[in-house]
Amino acid sequence: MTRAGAVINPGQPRDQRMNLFSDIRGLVIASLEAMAADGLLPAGLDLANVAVEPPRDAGHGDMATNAAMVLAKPAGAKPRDIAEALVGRLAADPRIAEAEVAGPGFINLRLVPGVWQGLIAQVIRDGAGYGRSDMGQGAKVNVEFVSANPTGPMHVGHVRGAVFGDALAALLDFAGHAVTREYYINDGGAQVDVLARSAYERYREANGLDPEIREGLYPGDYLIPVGEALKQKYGASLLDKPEAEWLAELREFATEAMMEMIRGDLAALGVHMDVYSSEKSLYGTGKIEAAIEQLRGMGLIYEGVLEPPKGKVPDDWEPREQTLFRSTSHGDDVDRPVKKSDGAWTYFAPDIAYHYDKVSRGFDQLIDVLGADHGGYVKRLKAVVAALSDNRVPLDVKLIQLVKLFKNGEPFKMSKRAGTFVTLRDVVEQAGADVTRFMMLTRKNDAALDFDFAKVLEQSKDNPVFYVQYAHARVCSVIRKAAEAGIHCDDATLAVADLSRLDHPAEMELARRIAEWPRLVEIAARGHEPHRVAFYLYDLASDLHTHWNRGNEDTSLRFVQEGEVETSQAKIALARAVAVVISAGLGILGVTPAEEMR
RNA sequence: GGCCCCGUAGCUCAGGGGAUAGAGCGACCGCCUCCUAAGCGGUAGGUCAUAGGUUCGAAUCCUAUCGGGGCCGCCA
Repeated sequence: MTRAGAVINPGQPRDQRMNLFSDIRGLVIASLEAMAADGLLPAGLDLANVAVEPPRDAGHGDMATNAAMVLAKPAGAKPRDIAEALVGRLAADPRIAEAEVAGPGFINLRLVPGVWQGLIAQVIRDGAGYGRSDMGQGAKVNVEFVSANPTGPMHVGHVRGAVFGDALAALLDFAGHAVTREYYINDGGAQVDVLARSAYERYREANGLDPEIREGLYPGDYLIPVGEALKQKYGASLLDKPEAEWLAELREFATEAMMEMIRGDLAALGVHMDVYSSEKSLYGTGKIEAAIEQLRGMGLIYEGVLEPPKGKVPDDWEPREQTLFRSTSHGDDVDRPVKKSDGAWTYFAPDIAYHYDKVSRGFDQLIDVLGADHGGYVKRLKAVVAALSDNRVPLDVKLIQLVKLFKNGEPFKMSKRAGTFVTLRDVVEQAGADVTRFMMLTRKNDAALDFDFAKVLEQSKDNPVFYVQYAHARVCSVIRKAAEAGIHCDDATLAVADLSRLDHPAEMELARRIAEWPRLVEIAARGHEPHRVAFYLYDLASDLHTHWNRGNEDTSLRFVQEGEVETSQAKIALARAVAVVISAGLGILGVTPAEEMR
């Protein structure tokens, strides 16, 4: 038996993605099919639920499969019997060092060291591409996020949605989707009229008059430069004109100025949209009418009167006939008005047109990232997309819970009047884009998140961003040190290092975590859950730190081995593989992998 | 009243059909003549809100209840 000494699978075809878990699952499936061919299992069993996963307890081995338990019932056999037969087949594979039945019918697998060594070489060869998946098969996915009203700078409340959407988009891209990042500009409603009037007052101010920032107008200083710009453009010519003469022009001007600012805010966070869609452009162009007509053609638009809401009925409730969308036919609780009683469109109408537009552009999947306060809107949006795509395009709405701000453990509320209004710029300038982005992803999207400025700036293991970056920096430090000692450790050299020297259980443990990366990517992408990447990176960093400290007691585990170039290179290759994965993961989150900590 | 989300260690949260439920913080005890101790190890701490149900197996799925938050009118 020489298999323990051989590095298995040092090179894979370029177009084949490295994923040890799916490789071994493939082996399990092939073995089961062979058993079926031999009459040991019934033919045509559904193998979809057969999983190969990392065991909860590392003591159980490298991987575990539930095959025997899943198939026992449909096969009409005892789990134990299936497992015993399967174990025999699996053990015959050169990658398997040990296969045994355990617990209620699990099969625990231990892989030969050569598999892990081959993995490390492959990770270094793949570099930033390691973990990429073909799962999405190039499906066109539209991720709509941020979509803040163009009436002012972005504030902290928007940051989480921006980071989440951007990371989700990157994750889906990494998992093989063709992703479009899109921003829906709410420039069609009454709020942009308010913006225009507010800008007008600043325009008057620029002309030396006292601005009248009445209740209900936007008082922010950020409109002062807009007023100046308006003076540049119009001089004093609008000063005595009635609103009707300047409103439309100023709306356009101010909205464009706000969008310019918002694009800058997003850029400061490292977010870049592919498409900006305008709500206003849906009005007066027949697009809303076309979308409504489409629905009408399906019998989903009608004139009717809604029941008053149950429970607390509003004082001024009167039953009125309106134009309604029959969203109940696609899972909503009540039908929704698309026209007000005065004949104007409701806010919902352009949204119908917008989603129709997205469907028409040929996307295979739509994702809307919305604030949690839009929860009541989800069903009608899904109904729209289901109806307008004939159930072909799934819409997933990700609701982002609020961010609670803290300063030194003390919560504080944002208030424009109290001067505690925190903009995105404030956060990025104080905390930095990297820290902000990572922190925003350390919680599931549907859980509220505490953001404490003091903690976020802390450079210690209590700060997960720092902790992960430190792990990456440590590896970089090792490579620098090794290079100074004359050890070649560029990737090309490491990829062909004699990795059979990597055989310590502790080293195999690190490799095992690295092997989980492609699997993690697929799970996170499938669930639209970028936070899983952040948690995985934390675990990987923790493993690296643990291994590092093992070198304190057992010097043979240090990455750089004095006077032993080849052994050092093998160990550095392992460290490098960790750095490659951290770098790739941080790349998805939009965080820079630090090369050194200062 | 209806709908959505949440309830897991003292605190903040992962885990979302599988084996003895995890991490960080806080507490306590340890580890630097050594690649960054900005780090690591260990101890203590849980009726996974409650009650039923489905399943070979439930923190995980279903139902009900309790508790917390959000949403529910021609506002966007």
